Amino acid sequence: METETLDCLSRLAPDLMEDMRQRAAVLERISALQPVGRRALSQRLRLPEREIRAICDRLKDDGFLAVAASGMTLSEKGTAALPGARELVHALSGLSTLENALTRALNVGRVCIVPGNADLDPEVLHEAGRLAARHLTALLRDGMTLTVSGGTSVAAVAQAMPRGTHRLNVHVLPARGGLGMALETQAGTLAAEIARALGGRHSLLHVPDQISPDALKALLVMPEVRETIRALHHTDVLLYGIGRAEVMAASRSLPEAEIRGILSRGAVGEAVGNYFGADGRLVFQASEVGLSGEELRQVPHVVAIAAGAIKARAVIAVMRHHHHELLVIDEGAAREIMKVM
Amino acid sequence: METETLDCLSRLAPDLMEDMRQRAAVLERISALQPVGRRALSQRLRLPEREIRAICDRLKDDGFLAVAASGMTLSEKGTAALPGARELVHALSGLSTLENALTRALNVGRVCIVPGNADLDPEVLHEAGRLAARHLTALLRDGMTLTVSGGTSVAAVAQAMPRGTHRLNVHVLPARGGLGMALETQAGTLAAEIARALGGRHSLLHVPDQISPDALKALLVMPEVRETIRALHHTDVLLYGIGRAEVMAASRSLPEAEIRGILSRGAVGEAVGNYFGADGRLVFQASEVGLSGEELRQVPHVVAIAAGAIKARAVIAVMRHHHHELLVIDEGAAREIMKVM
DNA sequence: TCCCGCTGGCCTTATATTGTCCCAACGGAT
DNA sequence: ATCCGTTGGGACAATATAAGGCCAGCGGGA
Repeated sequence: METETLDCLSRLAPDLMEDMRQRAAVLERISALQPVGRRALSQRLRLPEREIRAICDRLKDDGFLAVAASGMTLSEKGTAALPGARELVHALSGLSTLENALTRALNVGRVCIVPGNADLDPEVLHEAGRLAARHLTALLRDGMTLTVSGGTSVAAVAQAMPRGTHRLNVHVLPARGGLGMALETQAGTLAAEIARALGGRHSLLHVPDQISPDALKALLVMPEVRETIRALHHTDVLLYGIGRAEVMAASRSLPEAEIRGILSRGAVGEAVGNYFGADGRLVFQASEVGLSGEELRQVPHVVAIAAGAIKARAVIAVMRHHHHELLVIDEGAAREIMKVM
Repeated sequence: METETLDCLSRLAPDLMEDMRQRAAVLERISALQPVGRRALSQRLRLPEREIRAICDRLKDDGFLAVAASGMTLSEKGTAALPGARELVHALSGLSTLENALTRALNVGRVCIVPGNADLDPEVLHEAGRLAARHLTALLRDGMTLTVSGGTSVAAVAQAMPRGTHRLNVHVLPARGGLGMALETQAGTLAAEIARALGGRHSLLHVPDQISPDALKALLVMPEVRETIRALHHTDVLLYGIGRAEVMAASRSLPEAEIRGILSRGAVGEAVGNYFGADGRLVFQASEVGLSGEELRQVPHVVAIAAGAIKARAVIAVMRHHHHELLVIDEGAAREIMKVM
């Protein structure tokens, strides 16, 4: 859907196109949350319930919606109209233009932008997760090795992973052993969750970042650990969330002095325990085990996810270090990136 | 403006797109009739005056309209948005699709369709005239010879001809002398009017269709007549209206027997005094003087105009005889042509 | 110059939309 | 079986919007 026609329409009748965007957005949201009711929709779309009701009545009359006691569902006709609606809401929010600009500016294979700002609306992160999950499954092939990081962003992807639709024999690995965070956002937990959703298998890597050389040596002789590390180096697809250096450094239980050291060397972005400066230079890596900063450059398919305007500089830093096939961010991050670049 | 996006929008929200179409149509109409008021607009667009008023208020708020005591005018912004509005109303009425279909079906260089049906609304003919006039001036170059037929369609073109905007040294000729109709729709009158509008010169051809061989011979030795006929054969651009055979035959003062003869030979369409069968075969020509049916094939640029569903079969007949660069018809004719072909 | 017809603006009334609250019913979890 | 949360639908008042008619002012034609 080219943007020129829509621009013309928006200039001629901004009010009508705004209505149009809302209608398309409602349809899109219903498809993502079905079966769903007016109240839930009004929360997600930040619109008065009455307005949602009016729009839904309209969509219902037009035959796009099937209503049940449990909520509203897309009818067959609605499903058919969905792709168009998706493109529409995207283009009308100006996100297509943003995506193109960022694809060039960041030298990424493809940038996908989700509407909203995760800093203000936690739901946006989930939507980003849904989108990343869709693209990820499209990328995966039978027999591939998928490596994932920890963090809330990847957790959102795991949660949104389509469950058992088509079983894929995928081997899912954690990018590192890191035990610094809550269990439900650790890489190992997420690897297991994603593997279960896909119908594949997973391995774990119980190697803390802060580990004595002796202990490390002892762990490395264990067959499962060696096997997992070996598999890591044959990663086909890598999925990670991008973090802010200061936040990530603080959340890993590093000595205060070391944190200051990392930051004083200009670290702004983090990915898989590696810290990058604003120019994309690798300035620190948290552990010897797992994918090193240099190895990130070797992975065939790199998918990154980040949400929130606050992560803009971190995203830029990581993008500059190595090439990404896909970057999923939210509108807040996207606009901020455009602003500071 | 590609039609796919608009189709998608129309499917998703037909009501909004209808509003959009109306708004664009109002803008377009104002540009054609400016300065103009609500009442005139409501007549032309067949909408309640109050609705026109609402739309205009909206357009005014958006800065597309400049209001004066003498009526509404397009502002600079409005003029800038006009091309888009034009394409829009065209595409949303499905006329673009129709044009493409007819261009192929009739093997014409280009088909232009004006909304409405001249059979029901005389204003449509004027609009067709305006459109043809625009395209005609775009076709003309300094020093060219333009030949025109008579009839109400060409009269509408003459009336809508932009007056004295850029003076063109064009020589305008009547396609034949024909004295069968009212003065103001005779070819000579129209040639004069168009020449005056363009700032060129014109010649006349006072040779009645029904003339005795002796009288004809006498006329043909007159220098002005010979000179005009010579110029006719160097026509660069030919503009004519397409007529229905039965109507045209009756309006020219032909003997009753001859009329029946022409029609019995299957004549359905007429152009410049030549009668064509449904298959495009030339079945009769009214006069020895002027452009013969065969000569029509030699003219570099042929522009035809016809309005009204009732002329559908006549248009098809003429189109089949020789190639046209441009055909301007109204929506009524266009849809009827599609139906009967 | 004057007058007629046209224009946009304004005021009043009718209608549609919106905001708010409630309700009966269904589903899922306990 | 029962309870809780959520669903769509309905009712109704407040408000915004649309419709209709009237009027003053300006411009073109006589």
